[in-house]
Amino acid sequence: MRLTPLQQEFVLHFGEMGSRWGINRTVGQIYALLFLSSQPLNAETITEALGISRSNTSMGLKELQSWNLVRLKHVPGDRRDYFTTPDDLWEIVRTLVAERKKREIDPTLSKLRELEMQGPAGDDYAEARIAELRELIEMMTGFYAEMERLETERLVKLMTLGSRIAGLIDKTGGMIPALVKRK
Amino acid sequence: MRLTPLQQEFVLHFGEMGSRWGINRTVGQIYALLFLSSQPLNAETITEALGISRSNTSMGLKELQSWNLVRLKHVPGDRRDYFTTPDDLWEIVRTLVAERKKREIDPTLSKLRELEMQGPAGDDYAEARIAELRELIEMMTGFYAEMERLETERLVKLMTLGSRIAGLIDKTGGMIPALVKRK
DNA sequence: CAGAGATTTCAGTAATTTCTGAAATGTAAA
DNA sequence: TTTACATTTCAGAAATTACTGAAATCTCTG
Repeated sequence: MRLTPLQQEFVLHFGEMGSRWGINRTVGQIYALLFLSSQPLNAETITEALGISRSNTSMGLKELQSWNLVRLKHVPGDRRDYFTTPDDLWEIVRTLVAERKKREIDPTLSKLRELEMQGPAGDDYAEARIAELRELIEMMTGFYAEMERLETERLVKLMTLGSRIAGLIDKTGGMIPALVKRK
Repeated sequence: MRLTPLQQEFVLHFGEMGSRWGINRTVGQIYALLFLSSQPLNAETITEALGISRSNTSMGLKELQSWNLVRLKHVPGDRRDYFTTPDDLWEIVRTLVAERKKREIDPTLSKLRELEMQGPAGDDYAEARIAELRELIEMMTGFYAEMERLETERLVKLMTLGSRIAGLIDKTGGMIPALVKRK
């Protein structure tokens, strides 16, 4: 497969950004290529389009699968594996956020709890700091858990309303009438 | 300086997580150490505490400064530089988010706009996909810009209210009475 | 402004990560 | 089964990134 100039530039950009995003260049390029392809692609096509080795493609695809970022498809009468990215961009964002949380946040939250469990270490400042950090992460992951439940439409609405909600909290101190529980 | 077991374990964890967060081990360790220290530390102390070279400490501190993650302090009668992390954890989170956005999102947004400017490339699917991605990133960065303005207290309130706001959007379809503009 | 102390730079080395080609393994249909 | 792809594994090579020690630069202060 030969890439169009548009695809080419997009793919190269994602390759370069890969390192900043914690993935390697090849993985970024494979993902970018799949993202722009209306049809699922097989490993051989990807290999050829990106000019990399077949084994590198295999490893890259495995990595993307471990991130849940690609879907496996099959073409009737062809036993090769074909890959695509989800049509819904919000689904991609959700997956990305979920996986990053799992890899970048959760292990630290566990470690902080573990450190707290070990009991007083005679270093009040450090202990307080760790507790504070754990609480903050718990608050953020709690908020995230709520957002995760929302499907796309409501999430978009929430983001669109963002500024107004913020302004309202400002004015009412969070006592938004419709949100106050009645007894 | 000799680390307590608590500090030691925390520092090592941040070092290991460093690579997942896109920073190197040393930078993670330096930051962790400063985070747990009630007093500002100078480069020599850090070098000794972490068992690394003086030049590595220098480079690590420079990196942290480029991320705006540390503050420079001075002790009267001592001309060495001392470093701390902000007391306010929310400030740290803000900085982290702002810097990651700057490094991980903004360049891609620019690139997408640039690609769109280049005009029709005769690849409708890829063009649509790029436009959609740009729109999504613009929406998210727009929301972020709103949130960035809120100071800690209101942000905490918003996160705490998170689930209720989400529920409300659910029920009203976004037509939250207090938010609907009257003419 | 000389000298002591503090910090940064940088070339070389070490460590880590990425990539490849070849071999091994898996799998469907002949 | 056997055969013909298809995919994965893996050891070593290549590339990149991190780290060190020595030298250079910067900056106070006596």
